[in-house]
Amino acid sequence: MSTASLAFSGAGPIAAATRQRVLDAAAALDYSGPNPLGRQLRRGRSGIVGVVVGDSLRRSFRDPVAIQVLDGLVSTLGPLDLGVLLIPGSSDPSGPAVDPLLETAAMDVAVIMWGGTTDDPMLGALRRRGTPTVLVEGQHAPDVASVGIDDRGGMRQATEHLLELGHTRIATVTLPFDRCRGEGLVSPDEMDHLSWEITRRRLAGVTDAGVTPVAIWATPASLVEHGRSAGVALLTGADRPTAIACQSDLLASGVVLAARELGLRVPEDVSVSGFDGLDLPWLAPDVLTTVVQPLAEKGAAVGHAVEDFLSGAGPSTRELPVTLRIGTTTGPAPDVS
Amino acid sequence: MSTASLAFSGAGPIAAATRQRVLDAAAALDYSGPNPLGRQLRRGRSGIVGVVVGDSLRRSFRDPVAIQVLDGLVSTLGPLDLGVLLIPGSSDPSGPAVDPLLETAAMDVAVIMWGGTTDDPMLGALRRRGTPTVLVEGQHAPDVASVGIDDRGGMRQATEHLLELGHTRIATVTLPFDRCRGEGLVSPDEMDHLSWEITRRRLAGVTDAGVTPVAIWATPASLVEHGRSAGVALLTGADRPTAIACQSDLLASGVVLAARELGLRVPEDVSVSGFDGLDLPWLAPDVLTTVVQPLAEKGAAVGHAVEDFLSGAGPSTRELPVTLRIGTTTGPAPDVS
DNA sequence: CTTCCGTATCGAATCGATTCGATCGTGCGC
DNA sequence: GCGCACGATCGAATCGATTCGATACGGAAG
Repeated sequence: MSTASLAFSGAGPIAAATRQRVLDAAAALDYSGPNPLGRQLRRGRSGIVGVVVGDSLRRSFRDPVAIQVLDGLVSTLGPLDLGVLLIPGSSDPSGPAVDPLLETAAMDVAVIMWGGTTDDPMLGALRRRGTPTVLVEGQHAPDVASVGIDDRGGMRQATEHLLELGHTRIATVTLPFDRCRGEGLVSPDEMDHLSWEITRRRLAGVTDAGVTPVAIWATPASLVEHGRSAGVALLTGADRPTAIACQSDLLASGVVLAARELGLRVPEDVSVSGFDGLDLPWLAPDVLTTVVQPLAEKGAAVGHAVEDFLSGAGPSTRELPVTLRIGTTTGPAPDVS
Repeated sequence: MSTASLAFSGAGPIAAATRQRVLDAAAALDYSGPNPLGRQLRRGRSGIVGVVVGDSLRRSFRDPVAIQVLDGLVSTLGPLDLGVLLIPGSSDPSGPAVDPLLETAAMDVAVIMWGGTTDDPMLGALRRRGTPTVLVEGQHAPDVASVGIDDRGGMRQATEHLLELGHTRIATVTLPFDRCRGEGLVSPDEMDHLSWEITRRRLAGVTDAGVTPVAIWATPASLVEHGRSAGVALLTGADRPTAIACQSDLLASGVVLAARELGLRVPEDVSVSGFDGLDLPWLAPDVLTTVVQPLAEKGAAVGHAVEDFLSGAGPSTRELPVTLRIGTTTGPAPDVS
């Protein structure tokens, strides 16, 4: 048995003749090579990284941001002989709080893609199991690794850019506030229920720039259609804002489309800024002013955090820089009469 | 030990008091519940379905078709306590032909999403390992399960629709021909190198309708940009076609955009048909004439094929129907003078 | 011819849970 | 009061590969 193991794994000394003899015998018995489960049990490692993608796959994967990060992650994990197991996030509130896979699947490390809420039941389940966890864009905790970007600083830069252009009536369109994913204007007392960390940080960036938004509109997800309805709502009311800072490019492009539909010129009548730095060909000829984050690098950073755990190091923290890219969707504030 | 097992699994008779005593002891020893690897080894099942998504994740996941099928699959597999392991397809020809995960990862069943080429090295690797395999849109083989749609009939319907509108000069834009993914007009002798089954079938549908395309343009992937360049090429030459039947909606919408850019009216100057039945909001106000395939059901069908394997049944074959949806992008052929 | 050394092969324990059969204890019926 | 039956608990084998220590075999040096 041990010789056969050597013959297949190649580790340890073995005569070429013996190796061949083992391989022939294997073929005769149609033994198809070592069973991964045995190896994994013995090694104490499954070689699997569980990745929790936001709610339903369909919704998550419509977001190019998620996909590009996932792509960067898989590219980094591949050479380490690690596989990615897809774990759906908690989709509907009526069902179980965490997917059963999170409780029972074999995985060496877990990644929560949109870290989100501070009291996440998924995080609790993973702690209970003792699974090392990497949190992307979540609230930092001492026992988890964190990967994030400078959300706050980026949003501050974008807002300052709008200020420099002379805007004073600035509205903002945000990512979801909490798991309920309500849509609409946010009243002051709802600000307390802001459990989604990424939303909080980007909102804080606006405040950092010294701006109090004339309106805060929360969306259920980062999708063009939600940006569009936000845009319609914000741009048809009285006291129209002259600039709208959005927390994602998809939302921003929805707002631009809404403005066009309403007969408003961008950026002459209203300026719009985004966040992420996606390619948005269908906005042509406009180019969105946005905060560019390094998406593939973010995925790679997650991969390195995973690597750290597997090499025995403790939880690590990585923050990636962002840069402001000025496009054609922001311009000087219109004269107010 | 056996009592502890019973206490955790819940199977078999156990007194509530004993159960509690076991749980307390577990907490005291900070034992975090049964190790999945042990269970999997004993059961002989990993609970994992390996899914090979076309080449690089980034490219695959930009295709809404892939995502919707994957979503349907995950939804079906979830209740069966099965997880999806992402396996990148062979991305570049210089690297290894199959991803190492395909050779070494533990999985009960494998799914090849875009079955593609007849001599697929991945299929060989899976056969060698003895892993039951589900092929989506691939060439049927006796030892694999197949899930597909009526590609040929659907394309035939779309082409017949164009014929009824009086079109005689019909061009077609196809999915990739082989792993090399060349782009451009297809010469007759290249037809022999058509190793991608889905492309072959949809092309056969055109022929079934009695049409010999005036031009066949192959693309490297089902993306809007490739449709656009195909459209530009086909619509600027002499002897412009009056109708273009495309093998995917993304390609078709690229062709529509190209036509608009060239100042051609759709459908007055040129009719365009697609395949898939996606929502394409950015084509508004146009609605694409297309062959609608049930994407989520396709994913579910894959899930059922997996289920069949796990319940001991042999490889099954499923073919789903398609329907022609007439939109606003096809109309009567213009008068030829 | 004996001894020593290095290489190739073999034995056996181990990873952790499951599960069938065996044992133990108790309550009930006769 | 005795035996039987049933329900709860325990022992031990098993899944399959890995790996450390031990053994056997070959040649080379003394």
